Amino acid sequence: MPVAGDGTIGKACDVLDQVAAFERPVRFAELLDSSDFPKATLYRFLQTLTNQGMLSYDPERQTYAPGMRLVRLAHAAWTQSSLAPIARPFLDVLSQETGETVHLAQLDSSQVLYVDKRNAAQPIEMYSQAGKVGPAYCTGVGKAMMAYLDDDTLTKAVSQQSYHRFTEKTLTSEAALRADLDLIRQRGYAIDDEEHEPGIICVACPILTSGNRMLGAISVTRSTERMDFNQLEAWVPRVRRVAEQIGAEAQTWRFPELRTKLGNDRMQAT
Amino acid sequence: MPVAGDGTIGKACDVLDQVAAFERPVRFAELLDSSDFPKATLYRFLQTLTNQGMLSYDPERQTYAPGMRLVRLAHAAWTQSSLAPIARPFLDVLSQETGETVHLAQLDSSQVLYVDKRNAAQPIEMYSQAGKVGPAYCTGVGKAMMAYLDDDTLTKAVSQQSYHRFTEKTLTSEAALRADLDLIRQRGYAIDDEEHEPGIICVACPILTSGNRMLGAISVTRSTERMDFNQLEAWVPRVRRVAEQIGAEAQTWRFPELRTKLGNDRMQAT
DNA sequence: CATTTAGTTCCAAATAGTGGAACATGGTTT
DNA sequence: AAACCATGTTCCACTATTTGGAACTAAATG
Repeated sequence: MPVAGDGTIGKACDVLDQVAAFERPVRFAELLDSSDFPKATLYRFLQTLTNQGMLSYDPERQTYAPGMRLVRLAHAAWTQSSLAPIARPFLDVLSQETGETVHLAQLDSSQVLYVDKRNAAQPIEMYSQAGKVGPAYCTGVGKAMMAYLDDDTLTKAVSQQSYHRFTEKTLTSEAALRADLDLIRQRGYAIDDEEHEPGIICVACPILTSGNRMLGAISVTRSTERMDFNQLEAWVPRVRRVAEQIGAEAQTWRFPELRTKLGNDRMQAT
Repeated sequence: MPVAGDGTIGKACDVLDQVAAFERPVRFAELLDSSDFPKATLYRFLQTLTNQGMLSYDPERQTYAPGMRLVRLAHAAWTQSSLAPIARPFLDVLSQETGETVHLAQLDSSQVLYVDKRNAAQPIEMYSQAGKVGPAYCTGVGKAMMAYLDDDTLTKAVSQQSYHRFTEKTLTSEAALRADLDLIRQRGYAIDDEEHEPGIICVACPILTSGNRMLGAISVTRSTERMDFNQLEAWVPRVRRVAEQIGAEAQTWRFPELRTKLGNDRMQAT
């Protein structure tokens, strides 16, 4: 489960993930059980991270939880390196046209990270949706994104899926997933036909640069009660167009002051 | 500026802060200039952090920015260690009653961290507000929180303010601030009388546990055009009551699963 | 009161981080 | 075209930091 070394920093990040994974404040002993680190080592990590505000410690209950400094940093991350600020106006349009729930997602270590959302019915909920993660192999956005990964990254991503059977229709093998990805590449959009949650269907399109670098995906979701697949697929051209617009915009987009020239291609942010 | 050592992890966090401080994607050389680290050292930090998804690297533009992994972690932080999930319903009520902008803030290394917001006019904006930081010495929530810090923390906090003069009314010295904090402690609420932005006034109350531990603050904000101070101060009892309710709720609050297997857990450590 | 469990501290050995300097690359000037 | 410069990347001997077994303390349990 641990991502692999990267020295002290990698280990510290692992600890952060581990704390976050509990989805509730955790005690030292609980972490120790689920951890590969020896007691003293884990202890020191928790101390240091708490000290840094990356974790918070509740002295009354003696529990650790992800800290507020992360919220501060994430604000910067969301603003700067997510597609959200660029995509916002387009999502607004799409959600109004369709009247459906719209998601904007990016890939984060082979998982789907929801970055923004429009919910036709209610006003937007804050972090309750942005920052949430989900499986890639059984969601529209996840499959749409995977289909456009380069070979190496794809192989890695495909092998890291859990293939847990959420519903009868969930794809539960690498082979089945790869077949679907081929199909997606052919037609240019992905479908989630109740593969994650029964009664929930969606169509999704990848967001690509002109050089076909995959940046993210958007989807329109509905419940089967309100609409069947043919009706939902009618939205595809719209979704695709919006995805293309976002992709194009992302390409031209620079931060106000930043207008440097393009460089060459080397390191890849995974 | 740097928080002080804490070994490798501390340094890595400093680098994260540094990248975030630019508020835009930043190149290696720019970071190097504003950094105390030697070239090779900084370089390795950036590599490792990028590798870990704590930073993202744009190969086309050769820039670094805070990474998406932070967003994922912050989601957990917001859900678990902020007051936001507890306070949400109360904020809803307060904003509807007053029809004004309502903020929920917590203290993060002597700065104000906005954790949630209600804006009467428009629907909530996502991270655009939550995660944002502001000065403590010249905002209602900031002063309300500082007034209820223990002596040591207060001394540290007071000494770490910038005392930049934003407006004519900004408190620009430790002495002036301390005097105002005394006043706040006396009457139980804080005022921001155009100290941060001209034309913007607010009243704020601290959120305290029964043991007087300070958890955060809430405020109601208005522009002077629409309302003068006497009118705004009329909201104080309401604001205070909501702050008290949140404080009380925070005390009893446990995470869903935690409640069930809580048999062996003392409820109050006092 | 003895006993278990949870959390904290210590320190010698081992490892991982450090940073000066040399190298690579691509763009610009002479 | 050669010399130059700015930016980014790699190397490696030196050293500071991390490591983790074990001993210790504090508090809960029977």
